[in-house]
Amino acid sequence: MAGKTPSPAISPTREEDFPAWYQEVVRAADLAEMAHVRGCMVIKPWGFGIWERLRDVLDGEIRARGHENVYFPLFIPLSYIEQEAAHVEGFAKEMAVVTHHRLESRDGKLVPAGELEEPIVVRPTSEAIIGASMAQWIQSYRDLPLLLNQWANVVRWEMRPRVFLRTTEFLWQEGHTAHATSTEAMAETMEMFGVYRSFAEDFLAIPVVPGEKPPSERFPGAERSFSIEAMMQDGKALQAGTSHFLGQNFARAAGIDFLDATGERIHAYTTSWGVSTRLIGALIMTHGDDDGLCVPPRAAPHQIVVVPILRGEETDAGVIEYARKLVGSVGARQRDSAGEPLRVKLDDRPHRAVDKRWQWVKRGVPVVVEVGPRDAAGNTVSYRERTSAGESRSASFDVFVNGIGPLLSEIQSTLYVRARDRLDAGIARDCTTRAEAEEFFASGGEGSESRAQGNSRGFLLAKWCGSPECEVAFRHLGATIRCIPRSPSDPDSPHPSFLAEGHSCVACGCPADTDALFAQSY
RNA sequence: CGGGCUGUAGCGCAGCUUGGUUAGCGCGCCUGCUUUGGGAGCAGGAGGUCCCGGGUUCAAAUCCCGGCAGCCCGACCA
Repeated sequence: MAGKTPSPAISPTREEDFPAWYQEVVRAADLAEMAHVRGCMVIKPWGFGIWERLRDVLDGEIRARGHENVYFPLFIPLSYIEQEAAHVEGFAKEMAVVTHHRLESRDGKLVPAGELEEPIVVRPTSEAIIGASMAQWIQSYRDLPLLLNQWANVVRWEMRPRVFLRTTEFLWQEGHTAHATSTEAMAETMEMFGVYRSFAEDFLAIPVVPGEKPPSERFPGAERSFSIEAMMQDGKALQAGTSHFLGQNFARAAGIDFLDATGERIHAYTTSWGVSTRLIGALIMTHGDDDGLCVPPRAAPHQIVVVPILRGEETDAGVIEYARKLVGSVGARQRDSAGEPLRVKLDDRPHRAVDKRWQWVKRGVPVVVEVGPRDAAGNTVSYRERTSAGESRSASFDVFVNGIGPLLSEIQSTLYVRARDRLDAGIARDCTTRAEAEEFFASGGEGSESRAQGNSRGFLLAKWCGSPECEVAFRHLGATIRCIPRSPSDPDSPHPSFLAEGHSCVACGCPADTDALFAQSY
């Protein structure tokens, strides 16, 4: 094997079969596995560690804006769901329903007994039940705004589960707020929309297109829905977060009213917004490579793993001591760009050093350090950056310790820039006719294999007249409008970075000035 | 919920057409030796209700019937 380029850890490669590659990364990186319950997953320590990082940081952002965490029940009375017509319509098909509260043994089998008078649904989202409480809690304009958030599991009975991307049960954060005016509620919607955008880009290093959902893609019951759309390495879009302006729809349905300063009784304006464990799927498909996952340093449970090279000799004790000293120096004294202590782990398990290192590479740890007798003797450190497949580097102990913070920042930035370049290169803006657009989507990815795997060629940014007919003009090719790019500071203005060429609708040729992002999606 | 396919060791598979010793192979796992700083080698070993239930047969992983589960492709979705 010496002297030869090692084969990638993940088989098949991204190029060969992207969906299979994805599943293999989930396995090889020890993130999660499908449970023995249909559509559900077991999130393993490494995968959950990433979720915890993400959760902790985002929770900080949410709290910093005045929201308070709460917890509402998993079960929702059916009658609550029935209150908002569009909401019912949107979620009815994927609802898990509890109809019994007891099991009885018959012929050695347990069968449901004790039928409930009113079936209970397992929450697919919590607008209905939180709205019911808001209606009780809010009496006066002085009770507003009410800013709530909860971290919870939800259940949506999906037809085609895919680990992290679409599972029957998933974890998320759902914010629910109530406001006195439409303007305020809209400002809240945009505020959290902005939080998601910068969270995705700065923390997860996933560049996104921020925009508004077209009518058909709106959250059931929302007046306006906004999403951040990320581009996966196969060119497909992934909705990575949503923020909804619900207007007075849910307030009307749930009776969330208040008396304003003039004594007039009016419906509150509500919002909701969320991101889910799907973000881990986005992370995999954005930063993963043919050697496995690649976790941005800010999201990594361990940013640095130190692997002592043990040889079963008398030098071992010294090597371990040296490794401990390194871990202590990095973990106790160094800070990342956000001022947090660095997360460093000593891997002293009794496996071969190369095997351990390889395992951490597949898991995507940003920096893996190997220290052996030579390093201990020379007061040096050997390390590899996950983002550069090249050779191991060497530095003196002090230089490494003092430079590791900046190095992690650099890796974070490298990942972002790579993804940003891919996104920029993957957006076509020059299709102005239906034929050109159809050619774009029909051509699929580069190469026949890629096409066979259903790889998309990317995003098409084109003008749209706004008609429902034109919205679905490319549905037969798997592409729909993912969003209408919007300026994060103004929901009614186009995003200056995402403008399409031309002045006529790509589907019908009518005059059009709306920029729509068409893409195949997850 | 329609169409196609598959259930054999932790994972990935062969065997099934044409029933017949102890059901194999790769990876992983365990032990030993040799190795070790670019993803080990050799030798030995553990691990299986062949998805479940019934039927045919002297004999079923293999044939038949009925279940169940999963995957892929569509319609739906964070």
